[in-house]
Amino acid sequence: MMRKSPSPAAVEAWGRLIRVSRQLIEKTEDALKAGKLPPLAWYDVLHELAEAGEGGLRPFELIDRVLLAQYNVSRLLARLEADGLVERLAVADDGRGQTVRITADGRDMRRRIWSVYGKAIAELMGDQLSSKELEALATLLGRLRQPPITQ
Amino acid sequence: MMRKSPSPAAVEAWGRLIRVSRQLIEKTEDALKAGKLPPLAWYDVLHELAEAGEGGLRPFELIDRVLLAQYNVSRLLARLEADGLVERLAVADDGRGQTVRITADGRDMRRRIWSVYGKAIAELMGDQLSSKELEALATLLGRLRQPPITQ
DNA sequence: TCCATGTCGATGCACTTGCATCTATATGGA
DNA sequence: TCCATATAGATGCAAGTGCATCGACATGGA
Repeated sequence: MMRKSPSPAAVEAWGRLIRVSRQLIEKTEDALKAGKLPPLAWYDVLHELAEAGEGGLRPFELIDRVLLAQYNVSRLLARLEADGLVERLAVADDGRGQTVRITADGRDMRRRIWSVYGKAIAELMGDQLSSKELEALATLLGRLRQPPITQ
Repeated sequence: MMRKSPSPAAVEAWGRLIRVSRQLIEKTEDALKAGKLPPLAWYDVLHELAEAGEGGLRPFELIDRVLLAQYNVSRLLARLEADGLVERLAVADDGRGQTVRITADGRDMRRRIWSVYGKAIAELMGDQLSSKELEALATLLGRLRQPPITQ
């Protein structure tokens, strides 16, 4: 039973959004692999931890920021730690928890990933649209967020 | 070494594109799971096969259309066949190949998935933007495709 | 005709993800 | 204080993915 039909314009925009995002991510991942660098998810986590500074972040704080499932963050952090890119510290006032902090090697890795990632963004996004268009795109996408941004 | 830096506007648009597409896909997949329906990739393949009609499609034709890797299509078709949603036929003039055709059950499954998927598109995309905005979004996204659409 | 090369599709293996659940600690109310 | 419930994070197992490679057949040139 069809509960609610989308307009053709909505279907067209949806299809392009899905396809374009997949294409762009795939191209970026390919560029990272070509540079023997880890995947985008590693960048996201390292980026958040770098922003957080010396205080680090609790894993559950990371989860909201990077849109990854809890078990994914848990395992990703284990890999990052194994590679010496982050360190886990016990947290004083909560015996269940830990604080994750980026290491010097982690900051370095973040920079190396960004040198490829940033270039991909510049080529795949920046070079294709004018700054007015980039702004318009960001605004439209903001309206699709849950909850939407009304700016 | 940083080879090329993206503009802040490009980074902002990129970030929103990645996050929004992930959110929308996740919400849609959740809705499908809630309805005990298979994932979106199944819909894509069933949709293409339904469009192709009685003649069916060769797996390699499917690969271009659905943006999946060859081994993924191979395995997905095996699952679809196991569920009786598609059938594989030997093709006369190429002994390596096969033709894949959607079955009646497959068409039925496609409709059932669409009843949830279409509703998700309507709510997550159609309800958030006006038709002018949907068109603008589709145009901007078209410019990001590789190769870009200049319409 | 023969063979080198290319294309179609499948698959073994390692790794990642999803799901459910587990352990450990925290919290709040009786 | 004790216990029920909630939260932080890890993990066993099944399923899916990525990579490399394989076998089968096709194609074109010598």
